[in-house]
Amino acid sequence: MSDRVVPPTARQRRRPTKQGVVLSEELIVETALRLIEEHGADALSVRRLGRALGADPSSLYRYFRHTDDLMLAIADELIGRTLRTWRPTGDWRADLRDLGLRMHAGALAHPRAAVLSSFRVTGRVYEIQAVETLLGVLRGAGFPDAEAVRIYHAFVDQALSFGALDAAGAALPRAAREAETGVWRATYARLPADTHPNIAATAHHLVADMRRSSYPAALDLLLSAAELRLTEIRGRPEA
Amino acid sequence: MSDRVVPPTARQRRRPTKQGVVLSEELIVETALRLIEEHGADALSVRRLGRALGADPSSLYRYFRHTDDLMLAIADELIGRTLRTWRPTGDWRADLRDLGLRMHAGALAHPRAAVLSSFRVTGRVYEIQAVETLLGVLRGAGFPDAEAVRIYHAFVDQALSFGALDAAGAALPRAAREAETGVWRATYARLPADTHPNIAATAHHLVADMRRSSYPAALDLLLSAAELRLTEIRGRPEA
DNA sequence: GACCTTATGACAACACCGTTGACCTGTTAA
DNA sequence: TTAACAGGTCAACGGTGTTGTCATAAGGTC
Repeated sequence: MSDRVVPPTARQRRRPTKQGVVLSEELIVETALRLIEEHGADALSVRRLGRALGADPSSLYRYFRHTDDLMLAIADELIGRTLRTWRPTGDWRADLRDLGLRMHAGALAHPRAAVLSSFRVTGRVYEIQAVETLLGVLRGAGFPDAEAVRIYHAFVDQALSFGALDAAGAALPRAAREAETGVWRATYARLPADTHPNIAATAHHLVADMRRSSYPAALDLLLSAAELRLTEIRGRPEA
Repeated sequence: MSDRVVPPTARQRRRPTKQGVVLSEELIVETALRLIEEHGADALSVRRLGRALGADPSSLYRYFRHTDDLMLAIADELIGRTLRTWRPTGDWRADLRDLGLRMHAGALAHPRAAVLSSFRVTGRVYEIQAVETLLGVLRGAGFPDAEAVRIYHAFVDQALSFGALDAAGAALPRAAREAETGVWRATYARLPADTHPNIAATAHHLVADMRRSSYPAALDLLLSAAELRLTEIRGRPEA
């Protein structure tokens, strides 16, 4: 049944569904994104999406081979949206920080899509654009090529992987998510000092810190280390 | 139905299943891990697990409230296996580096389970042990409590999220994985210098670097930044 | 405007999934 | 010996993704 999907360009006859909706790849992706945003990540199922569109679930298989296909289409749309409004200022550290936070926020806004797409290399236009821009920022800052690539790689993977990590947490059913934050309060904060001295001493900090994403802190650490490298390099340019 | 699960310590009557298997929390977790590694993450379902154990699926609900509980138990087992052979040397930076690399390697050794469990807080014994140990290393190094927690959080999340990221890549079907590494060679390395100067200038480095995990580099960056913080703190102890 | 082709939506079915309430039975303690 | 009950089993519910088949409206052609 893999010949069921017709490439979007070749699509010509658009018959409205029983409920009068004219389907299209774009409409499906948009509706899916809206569904995720409004009713949580697990609201996205072929059947629910069909219902939301006013179409039979099986109709969607005329546009996407399977749900994974749909997820990738959604992810692609997300990359575009993240990059579309970003503009470099010339301050490499501020630029990288801004971009990192945007990528992370983009992932959190659409957790399911982020989780599925974070580890894929698409080789598509937006991704290429991002690589070029990022490398430009780093080389412009004065990092030698090998170092720029090394830091680019770490930076991107950090943004993607933290994005996915936090997105996965956000995509958890509400009950499970609340249970997790409760664990720090109910379990860790109550461990006695004689058996777990370090946890007991920092319990207050743990409860406060662990409910937040560690990405901003990790990002700042990475940028600090990069800046340190840069000053070392400038000190001995031929090293 | 929440009183269905009996705490492991209170469990005493162990009746064998129809097929003669004596169930236990450990046996279930072990079997689940085996199932995941052998047949992929999707192979883990209550019904399949029941079949693999030689027990009715509903029996598992005597041991775990729901599938999520089971996932947490699996995650904790993985943490335990990682930690079991680790011994601190007293050099905080070397210790953290070693531990980070171990966690990463552990994730790669059980890619599917890692992907499923990396973002969960289990509140179980092994996890607690890990938290206590890590905080001990950082506080012992001289980080004040708030700073120790901040760095602990970033360190752990980075190890887990990069672990999951690389594990997800490793869990990809072989064809897809090869296609991805090919993209760097076939697409990026061939971009002309006039439209993509930064990629063209670093293409050689990109092809070499992007096929490797960026975790070791990211880890070293994080540790460098932490060390920098430590010298700053020592410079002005009351800051 | 009628006709033919065919793209595309609808339907029904399949094989799964997690979870639960009711039941039954072997083990254990008294 | 017996009574309690932990723990395994059964059957069912409402969900899921996916597919084989069918019907029909759109589009091109005359």
